[in-house]
Amino acid sequence: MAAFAPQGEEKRLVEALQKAGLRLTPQRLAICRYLVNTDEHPTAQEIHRVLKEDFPSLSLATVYNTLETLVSLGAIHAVGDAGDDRVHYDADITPHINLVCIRCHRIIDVPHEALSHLEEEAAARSGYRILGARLVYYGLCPACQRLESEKEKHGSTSVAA
Amino acid sequence: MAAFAPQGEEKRLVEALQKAGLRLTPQRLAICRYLVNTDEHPTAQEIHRVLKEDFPSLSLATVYNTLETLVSLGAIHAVGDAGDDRVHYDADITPHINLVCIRCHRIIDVPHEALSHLEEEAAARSGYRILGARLVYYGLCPACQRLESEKEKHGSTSVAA
DNA sequence: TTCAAAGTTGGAAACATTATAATCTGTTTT
DNA sequence: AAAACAGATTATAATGTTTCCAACTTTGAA
Repeated sequence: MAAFAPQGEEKRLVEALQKAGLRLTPQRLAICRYLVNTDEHPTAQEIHRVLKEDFPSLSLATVYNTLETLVSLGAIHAVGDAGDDRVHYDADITPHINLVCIRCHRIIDVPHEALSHLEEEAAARSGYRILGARLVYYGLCPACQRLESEKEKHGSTSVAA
Repeated sequence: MAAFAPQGEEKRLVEALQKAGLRLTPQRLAICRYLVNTDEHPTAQEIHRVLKEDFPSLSLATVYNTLETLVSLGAIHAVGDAGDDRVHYDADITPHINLVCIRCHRIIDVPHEALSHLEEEAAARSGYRILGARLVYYGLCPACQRLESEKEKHGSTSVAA
């Protein structure tokens, strides 16, 4: 979701840190760069694993701290319901849609322009200053719909844990 | 978010279990009832703590199992990015907006009709069968906006972890 | 150069969630 | 009605993520 204008995006994150009066340490810069150069929604652990190749001393705590900082600055989003149970991070804070399959947990991202005016309306009604948005639809992807109807033809429809 | 028509809502969850060929055990029924009778977004632990008063033998595992079952049936939603890092559950799967303050983590729920046609459009484009939706706006609530401008007047703007 | 503040590190601790094995319950089969 | 069986629940152990903490390092200012 995040790799349309990597340089500009990276700048955005870096500027967020600067504006807050925080230091631009190599660790923080590397984390920002990683976030804007991936289309995945990485977890703290993944970021740490990859960046450790360049920064062997990089601590997991630093990764968590930096992500938490970026989230509280509104520069990135924490996405906590991907289906596994880690927190994923998304550097794309423009309005877009996540389609989450309730069965296989796959996620598709869909950019969506129409969200902008909803945003303005919600801001006006609530007095919030809005910094980003995420619309999540839950449902069955085409493949899983097929599997569901298979099951109905046959016997039990159980989905128990 | 969930307490408009508790009886009907409870029926909806129970029917979802039935349709899937699952048993309507007292534990499952109690969990369904709890979910539809609260405006909060409870965690598994909270549900367990409360229901234990009536079902002293109720196991945490059963609560997790039942919630997972309901989620995979599409009857409720798992909300994983409330700011703390537990998974919260929401029995309201109609389109509505969550406004999340990035600073104090408070959440406001706002029903929103305009989401329905976005839903249809997304379904048509992607082939998903959509069962529910959640639009999350991230931003600063009025109180936190005030705090932010205080800080700008004074000295540092730091938000570090 | 010295000092204080900010940042990082590594490891320990906390905690939510999942997996496992045993037990229980209800239903169907004989 | 007894036996067999699948579905559920329970208690507990194991897993793995995230947070916490104290020590150490770096940076910037006096």
